[in-house]
Amino acid sequence: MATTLHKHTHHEGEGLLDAARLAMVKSGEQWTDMRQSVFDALASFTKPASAYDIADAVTQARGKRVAPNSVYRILDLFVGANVAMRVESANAYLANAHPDCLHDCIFLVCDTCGSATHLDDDGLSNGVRSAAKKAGFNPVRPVIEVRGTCADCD
Amino acid sequence: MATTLHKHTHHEGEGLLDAARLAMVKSGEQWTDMRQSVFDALASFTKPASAYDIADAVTQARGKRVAPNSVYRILDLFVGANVAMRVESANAYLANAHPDCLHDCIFLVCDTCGSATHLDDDGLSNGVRSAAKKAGFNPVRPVIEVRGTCADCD
DNA sequence: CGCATAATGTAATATCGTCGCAATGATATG
DNA sequence: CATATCATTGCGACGATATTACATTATGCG
Repeated sequence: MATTLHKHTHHEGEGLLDAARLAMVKSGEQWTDMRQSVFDALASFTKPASAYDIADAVTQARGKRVAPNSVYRILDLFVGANVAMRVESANAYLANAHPDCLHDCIFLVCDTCGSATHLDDDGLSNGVRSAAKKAGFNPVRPVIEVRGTCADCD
Repeated sequence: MATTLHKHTHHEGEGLLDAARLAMVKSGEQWTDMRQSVFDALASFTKPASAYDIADAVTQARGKRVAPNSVYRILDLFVGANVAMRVESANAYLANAHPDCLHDCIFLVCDTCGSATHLDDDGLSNGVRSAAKKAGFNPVRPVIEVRGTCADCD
């Protein structure tokens, strides 16, 4: 099967934060202290984090309780702005390392350590999209995740 | 992209039930009244059903309360025996119309009416599996679902 | 029968997600 | 500056999804 691999910049640290802020602003959303705290917390996890995990982390960081529903609201905005992604099979979220380009991400989720890496393979995701179309379905958001074990846990 | 489409029998009604029972037995599990009730309930839904939906349906059908955790237990067995599948992005389950053959299913889930159809495209799913392997990941269970709108809802 | 094992019942609890409305903060405009 | 307006956040309640531990009942088998 022919695939098209994609090259792009992955931001990290300060750069990642800037990229996230820019992406939010570009999509017409504000970048508030609260949102920055949520993003910081999200980015501080090495695995997909649940909204509750993030709420706890933000509560710690700010010294004042932040309720999960506030976090959900902000995560929804992040996902809408492509600043975060939701891992459906883990009910959890990941910071997006390249909010500037839009892909149907493929997540590889380790059932042993819980970590997740992501792949962008437009050939595959377009294949999924076109298979859906061929079936008379109008694809909006492909969810492509692979459960298994990562190299470290093998 | 080259794809390999697969042909196989889809069971329905009595035949579906028999196929499910056989698949369970073949994988060393019993086929009890309770399990049949759960399967009947599951198969009676036209959309992915939550464990709670099924618990309600079974409670109705048997005239005696059946708790969700009993349903979860049985659904787990069904999934293990390929008699049911879990739609991750919907937190719900579907009866498998062809328990006899093993595929990485692709679900097309309508965000409007909630219905889901499924596709088997081994070319695509193998593509996903091999992309995972190429990334040093050991794929066990690909989760390929597409959210969007079905032909009826367009 | 009597025993071992599998299946189911039951209650409690954990985890995930949403709702409505109040309070606060930012922005615009006279 | 005053205040009207709108976006953001706080807060509590609730609903939905999922798991655990342990008790009870059913089933298969000597």
